[in-house]
Amino acid sequence: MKTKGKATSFDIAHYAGVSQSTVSRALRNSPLVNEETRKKVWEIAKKLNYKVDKNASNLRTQQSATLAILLFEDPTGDESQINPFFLNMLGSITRACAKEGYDLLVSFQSISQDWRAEYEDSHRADGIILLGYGDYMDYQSRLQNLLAQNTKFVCWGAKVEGRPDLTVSCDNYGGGQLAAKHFISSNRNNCVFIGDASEHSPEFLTRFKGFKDTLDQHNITLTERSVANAISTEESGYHATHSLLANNVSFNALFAASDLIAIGAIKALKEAGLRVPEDVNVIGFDNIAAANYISPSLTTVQQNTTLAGQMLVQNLLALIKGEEITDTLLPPKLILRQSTS
Amino acid sequence: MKTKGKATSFDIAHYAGVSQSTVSRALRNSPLVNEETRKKVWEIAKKLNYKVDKNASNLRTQQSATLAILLFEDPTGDESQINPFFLNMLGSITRACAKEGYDLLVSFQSISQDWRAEYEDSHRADGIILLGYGDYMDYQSRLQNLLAQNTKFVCWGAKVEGRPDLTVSCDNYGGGQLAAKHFISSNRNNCVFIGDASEHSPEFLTRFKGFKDTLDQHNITLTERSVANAISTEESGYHATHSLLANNVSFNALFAASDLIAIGAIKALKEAGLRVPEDVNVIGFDNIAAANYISPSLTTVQQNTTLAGQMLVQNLLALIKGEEITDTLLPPKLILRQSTS
DNA sequence: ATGATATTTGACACCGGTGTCATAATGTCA
DNA sequence: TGACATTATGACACCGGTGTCAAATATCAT
Repeated sequence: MKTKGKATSFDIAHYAGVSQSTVSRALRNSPLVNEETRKKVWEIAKKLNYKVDKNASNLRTQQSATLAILLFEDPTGDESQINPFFLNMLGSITRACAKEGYDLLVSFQSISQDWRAEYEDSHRADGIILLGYGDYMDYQSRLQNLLAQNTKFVCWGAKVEGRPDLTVSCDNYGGGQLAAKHFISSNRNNCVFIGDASEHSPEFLTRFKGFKDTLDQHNITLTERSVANAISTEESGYHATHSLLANNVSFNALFAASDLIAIGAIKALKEAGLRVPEDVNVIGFDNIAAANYISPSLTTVQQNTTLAGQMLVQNLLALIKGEEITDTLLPPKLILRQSTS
Repeated sequence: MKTKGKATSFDIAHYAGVSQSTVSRALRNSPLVNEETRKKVWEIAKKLNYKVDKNASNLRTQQSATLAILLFEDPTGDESQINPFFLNMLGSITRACAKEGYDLLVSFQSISQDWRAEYEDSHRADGIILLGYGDYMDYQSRLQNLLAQNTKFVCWGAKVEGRPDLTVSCDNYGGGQLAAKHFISSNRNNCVFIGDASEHSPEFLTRFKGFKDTLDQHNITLTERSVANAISTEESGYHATHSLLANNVSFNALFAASDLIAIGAIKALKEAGLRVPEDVNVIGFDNIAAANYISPSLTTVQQNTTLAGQMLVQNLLALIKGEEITDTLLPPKLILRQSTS
C-alpha cells in the first residue's frame, strides 16, 4: 500500500473500489454518502496518510481559510529589532486565527516601499490585517486602492477622519484620561507629555487629547512648553525628556505616549538627578514586558493585546462573510507600579 | 475595461487578442514570446490589476514558495505570553523568508497535543521550521513520522544523539564556556548553575556541560549541591535560587541557563539581601530585551537571532532543493553588563 | 406489479494557471 | 525555388480537488 509521491483521492478511490467523487464526499462527511463506505474511505485515507491538497481545494472553492498580516515597521526601526508591542499582537493574532481554524501568513513591510498586499488578489488569503504605527498620512491612497479592489481588510490603530478603513483599536482617548486622573488623584498637577502630538501619529495624538482634556477639566493647563515630541523608541524618549529639562521646564508628573518612550524618559530623569517616583511620577502606554522589569517598574496604560487580536480576526471574518461591521474600541486599563507609587 | 470578480489570464488574452498560453508566458517573461506582445500583455495586466492565482499556479507546479513555522510553547507557558526569545526568532525568520521571496505561515502548537504539521502534506508549504524548547524526548517519534513522509524540515535547538532532524543552533557548549571563563578571569571561583541540566532540555544541558567542563579544566569543581533545576521562566529561576540559599549553598557567581531564569534569580538574591554584582556575579543566556532593562542590567550570552533565522531558512531551502546539508552551529557572544561589572 | 420517492453513486465539467507539442510565420542558404 | 532552421503562437492535456447532474438501486404506497 505504498505510492511514491503523496497520495491523492484517486488512490483512495482505487483501493476503496469507489469513484473519486465519492471519496471527496466521504472525506468531507457529506450526508450523501453511505455510512459504511464513509468509514472505509476514512480508514484508507488514514493508512495512506492522505491530506487534501489545499491548492486544488482552494482553487475550486475560491477561498483559502487563510488570513494575511502586514506588519509595518516603525519608521526609524532598526533592521533587527521589532517593537515588542507588535510582536505581542502578532502572537495573539496567531492564536486567534488558529482558534477560528484559519492559517496566518505573516509579512513585514516597509512603510516607505510599495506594499506587497497582493495576498488577497492572488487568492492566498481571504483577508488582510494591517498592523503598525507610522505616518498614516501616506496610507490613505493605498487604503483607497485596497478598497477599490474590494479587498477585505481591517486595521489596528486609531480611527482617522476620512480614512476609509475599518479599525480595531485601544480607546486611546480613555487611556489618556486614565493617566491624567491618576496624576490628579495623587496631587501631581505639574504635568508634561512626551510623544508625537500631531496628526502624523493618530494614536499618540488621541492619547494626548484624552490626557489634556481631562487636565483642562480640572483646571490644570498643559502649556506648549510641556509637550515634547518623540517617536516610539527609547532613544527618542530620552532625548525629548533631556531637552525638556534643558529648557528648565519643571514638572512632577510625566505621561509618555508609549512604554519605550517612558523607559528613555526615566533614564534621562535619573541622569539629571531626579528620582522616580519621588520627584517625578511616570506613566507609560502599552504594558510591554520591559515595563515590569525596569527599575522602578513602570506604571502604564495596558492595551489588551489578547482581546485585540481576537477582535481583529473576528471583525475581518465577519467582513469576509459580508456582514456589516463597525469600528471596535477596546477598554484600556491602568497598571499601577512603582513609578507612580 | 471592468470585470466583476478578479481578472484571469483569459481576460487579458481577450483584450490583447492573443491566446491564454501566450499571456501566461508573457507574464513570466519567457524568452519565447515576442517583445512587443510581452509589453502589450503586461500593460493590460496592470490595467486590470491582474495577479496570478497562486492556488492554480501552485497546483500545477506542485510548489508553494511558502515555508511554515511551528512554534512550540513552553510547557508551562501562560496562554497569552510567549517567550520573548522566540518572538525575536519569529521576527528574524520572517525577514529571512521575505528576503528569499518566500511567504511564511505561522502556527502555534501545543507540545502536548498532536502537531498540526500537515502544511507540507497539503501542499501549503514547501518545508517546515520547528521552533521551541521543551521536552524533546516526546519529539522523537513525531520527527520520525515527518521524516517517513519525506517532509522537509529543520529544527532550532540542540543536536540530540539519535534524533533524526537537521538542526541550526547556537553553540551552547561554547556559550557555557564563555560564562565560565568570564567568572574565572574575574576570580569568581564559587559558582552555581541554575537550569535543567538533564536530557529533557538538551540546550540547557549543553550549556551546563560547557560551563562545568571549563571550570573543571581550571580545577574548580561544581558540586551537585551547586546545581538547581529550573525551566525557562522567571518564577522558576526565582524559586530555584531561593532553595539554593535556603540550603546554605554559598556562592559568588551564578550562571543561569536563560535570561528569564537569571531575572528570577536576581530577584531572589536581592530579597536575600545579596548585592549583584558585588556579592554575586550573574550571567544569563539569550540576551532578550529585558536583560538590558533590569537593574542591574544583565551580562548574558547572546544568541544571534538574525543569523539564526537566516540559517534556518537557508538550510531549509537547500534541503528542499535536494542538496546535502549539515547541522549548523552559530557562535555565541558574551555581552558584558552591570551584573558582572 | 407498478409508479413514485428516497438513497447512493459515478461521470463530467470546472477552478486558473503551466508545460508540451504541433503548427504557422519568417528567415536563411544552396 | 525548395529544404531547413528559427521564432512566435495556439491547442490541449494536466494539476487534484469540488459541485452538478443523471443514473442506478433501494424503499414504499397503491
